[in-house]
Amino acid sequence: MTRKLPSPYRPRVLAPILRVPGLDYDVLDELLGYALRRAQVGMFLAFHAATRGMDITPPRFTALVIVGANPGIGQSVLGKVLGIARSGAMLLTNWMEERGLVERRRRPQDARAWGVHLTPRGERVVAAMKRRVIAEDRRRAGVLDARERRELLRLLNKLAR
Amino acid sequence: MTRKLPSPYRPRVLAPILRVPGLDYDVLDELLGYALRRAQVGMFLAFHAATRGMDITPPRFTALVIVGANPGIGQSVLGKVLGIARSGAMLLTNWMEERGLVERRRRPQDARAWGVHLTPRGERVVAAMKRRVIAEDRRRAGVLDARERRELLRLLNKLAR
DNA sequence: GGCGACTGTTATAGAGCATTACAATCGGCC
DNA sequence: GGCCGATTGTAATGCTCTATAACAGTCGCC
Repeated sequence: MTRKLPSPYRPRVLAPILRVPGLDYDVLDELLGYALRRAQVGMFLAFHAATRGMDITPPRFTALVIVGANPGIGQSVLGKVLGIARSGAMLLTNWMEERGLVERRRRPQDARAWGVHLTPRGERVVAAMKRRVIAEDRRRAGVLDARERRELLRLLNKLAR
Repeated sequence: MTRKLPSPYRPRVLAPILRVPGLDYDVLDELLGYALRRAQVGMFLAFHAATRGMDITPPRFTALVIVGANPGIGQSVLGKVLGIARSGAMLLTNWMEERGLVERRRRPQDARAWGVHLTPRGERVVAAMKRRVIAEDRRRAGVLDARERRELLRLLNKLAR
């Protein structure tokens, strides 16, 4: 259980994409891609605010949740889930291990792959993170009623295939 | 009209976020933020495919469209629209100028700020880009019917405030 | 038993962005 | 009319995230 905590997290996106009044947005207002981007930046900022001080990012959060729900997952699969290369998945796993959130265990049936597992501490930290993130996601979606929220989720999943 | 073309564009996100069968996604499937992220990565890949060879990225495209629709815009405002710092807006403007797509013109009424304008070549290039991006955005949204597409756009804008 | 596919690892490189500091200029105020 | 805070573009620097490529060990299959 190493405890280095080297790099205090600084988010990549600090500024919201704000609507400049009197400006002509031309075709941008007709593009799903642009609307998605703006909505996602807003969500990212909410995520960042909700997890302040936890040194966490969306990919890190996703990785922790996936490891928690799929103990013993390999790093290659983890990378595939996140849409990043194996080398990146490894750095991510290193990061989680350095904070004592996960540990690598050898697999008896496959000596190539490690299995990644949450530690007891990891379990607690991830549970707390999930609570905060879920609450913020719900709060942020508060401008939508329940039906709209469900519909948005459905359409997004349909779009992502 | 400088023509350097230094950095052949390589996108940040190459891999789609694919659904790994048999994996437990836990709370991720309930989070708007995660659904947004997946949909946006899919859209980014479509964007990238549609503009292959044009050395363009979403921020660059946005900047060009905004400059085209708002001739003489200053770099600070441009940065605000994109949600990046002034220094980044300047690098972006440099990039556009190096390719002969825009030019900076002095403003008579304010000697601090430059006004950014599309060149004739820029007009043509941006028009072609817009056609491609719009077509791909529509194609990508083809899994939705017209009502769903409109509804998605509405909900995203509502969410982004 | 050999060979292609796969795993984790390491090193290197680059894109994109923020931060900070700076000079020039504007605008308002007394 | 002159000062002072705010704003604009610029330049230098650094950091984070990610890809790419190369490597060794291991698996599985013919």
